[in-house]
Amino acid sequence: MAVHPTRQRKAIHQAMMLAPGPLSPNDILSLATQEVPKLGIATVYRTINLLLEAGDIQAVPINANDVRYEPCDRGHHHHFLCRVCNTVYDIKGCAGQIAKMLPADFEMDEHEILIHGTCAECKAVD
Amino acid sequence: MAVHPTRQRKAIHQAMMLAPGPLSPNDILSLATQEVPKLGIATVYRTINLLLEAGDIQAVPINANDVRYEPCDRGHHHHFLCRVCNTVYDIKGCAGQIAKMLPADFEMDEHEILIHGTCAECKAVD
DNA sequence: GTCGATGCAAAAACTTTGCATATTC
DNA sequence: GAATATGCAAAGTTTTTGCATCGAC
Repeated sequence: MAVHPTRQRKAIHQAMMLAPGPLSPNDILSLATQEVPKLGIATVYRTINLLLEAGDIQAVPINANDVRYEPCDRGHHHHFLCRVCNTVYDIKGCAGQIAKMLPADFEMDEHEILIHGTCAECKAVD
Repeated sequence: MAVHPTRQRKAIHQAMMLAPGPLSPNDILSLATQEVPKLGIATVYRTINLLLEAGDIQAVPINANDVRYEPCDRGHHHHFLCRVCNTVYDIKGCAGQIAKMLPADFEMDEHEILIHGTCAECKAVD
């Protein structure tokens, strides 16, 4: 990571690296607190903003009042929100033909796909 | 609309119907205030929540701290966020192959695509 | 010892709620 | 006149900021 690695920042970065998909600030706090018990939410937000500016992580908007963050180094992928357990998973692969959807003279830089449904684990349970 | 149509609610509903894409609560307030000058933000939020519960509108998460809302009756479509003017446009059509991206045993209900780029108007200006 | 990072608490921003007044039928 | 909706202001939340202290070199 580009920012000075302290114990706190390592724990925050670690939490995001190990997760199967993007995490909310609170998820990050919960996970990183296991490593650094006195960690405060302000440090989580400050670190998120540093990592965003450094281009190391990106925001993934999931819902009203639900943004999650993930490392940028995972390659092109998309997301799956399980409506049962509320986990967001990374999904490899990509739909084709995205650029063809655009009206004339619209120029595409990037695209995000969010799939809603039920994950394998939750489907097995019910 | 399913809820009792008052002047305020009509103006709020109208603003969303006429827009080229989803609007933020503040967008809605600005537009509807032209019709009902003393409209308060609380009424906007209350109306948004009523319409959400009634299933007449849906939330479109765009960014960290940026949710917008749109009528549900527009048929299947996706969204385009212009990085210059920050407008979100509806995009007709849909990429194929979305379900094929899923890992085994994941079940898809719906999907959303958000394209980032520059809209025709902003591209013409620069 | 200097410099930057942290925690706590206060502030700002965003959203919801309470309540007295206003509006609709 | 009863019932519901509104505006304003207060209360909740979420995120950011200020500041004194702590920690790393």
